[in-house]
Amino acid sequence: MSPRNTDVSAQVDELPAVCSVIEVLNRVSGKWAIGILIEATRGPVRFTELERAINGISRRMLTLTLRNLERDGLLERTVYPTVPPKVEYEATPRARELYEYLMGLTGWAERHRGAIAAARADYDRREGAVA
Amino acid sequence: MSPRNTDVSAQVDELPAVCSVIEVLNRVSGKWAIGILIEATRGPVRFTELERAINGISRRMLTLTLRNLERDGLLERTVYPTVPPKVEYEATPRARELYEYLMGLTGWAERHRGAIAAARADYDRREGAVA
DNA sequence: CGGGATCCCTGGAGATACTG
DNA sequence: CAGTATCTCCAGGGATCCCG
Repeated sequence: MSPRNTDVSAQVDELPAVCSVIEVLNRVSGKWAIGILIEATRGPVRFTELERAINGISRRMLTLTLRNLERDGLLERTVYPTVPPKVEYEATPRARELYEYLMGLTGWAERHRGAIAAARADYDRREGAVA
Repeated sequence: MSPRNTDVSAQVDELPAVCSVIEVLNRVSGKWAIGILIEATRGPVRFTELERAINGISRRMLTLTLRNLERDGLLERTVYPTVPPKVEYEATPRARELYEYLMGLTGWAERHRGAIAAARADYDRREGAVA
């Protein structure tokens, strides 16, 4: 609503395509969401397991990202009232479906990775020459 | 390399899946890239046309995003040396292929949009009750 | 028309320390 | 073990003005 809006919802009144893709990206964006989703798609995974698996993530961001994914119904959080506590996260069917489409992107990325790197190097060479 | 790295390349040594998806997201992320890609996929489009079509984008961000997409070989930029100048952008085949996968995400988003909104409302009600 | 250059602000993310 | 709470920093993005 305010012009100081980093969220992309401002485009929602645009083409529906933009709107929807943007929605996906919004919840899957952020440095860590995808990594977590991938781990949680393999099966139930504990907080500390994620923390170690993800490599570089801070406790804070792990928590925040988990909460957001849970909020959107992409992760199910199960608390075992034991001592010490045990909490497991697992991807919901909805998240697993999303995962499939993400794998589509993965394929694209892998196929074009080299070409893109080359294009980028080319561009930088040309523009670097100008400047 | 530095810890002050917002880029997700730090995960590159992780599972290849994470790595690749992240790569895609990195270049398609940002508030405007997708909108531009969609417009440019329909056919050649001029700078000012984009500016009006995208709704809310600033000149600065339009330029920046266009440059990045061009750099990655996702857009082709054609300058007609007329007066006044005329510049057209069009999606490359590579971008069109990406576009297909983005449409997969679109479908997912549209199918789950309602459920996600509901899940979110639910979550907020529960958590709001606690706090 | 199609940009560049500059200044500013915000929100995402890191570091660190504490708790049930 | 599984988080919270605070502080801080920086890069993405908005606003504005200038230029060939």
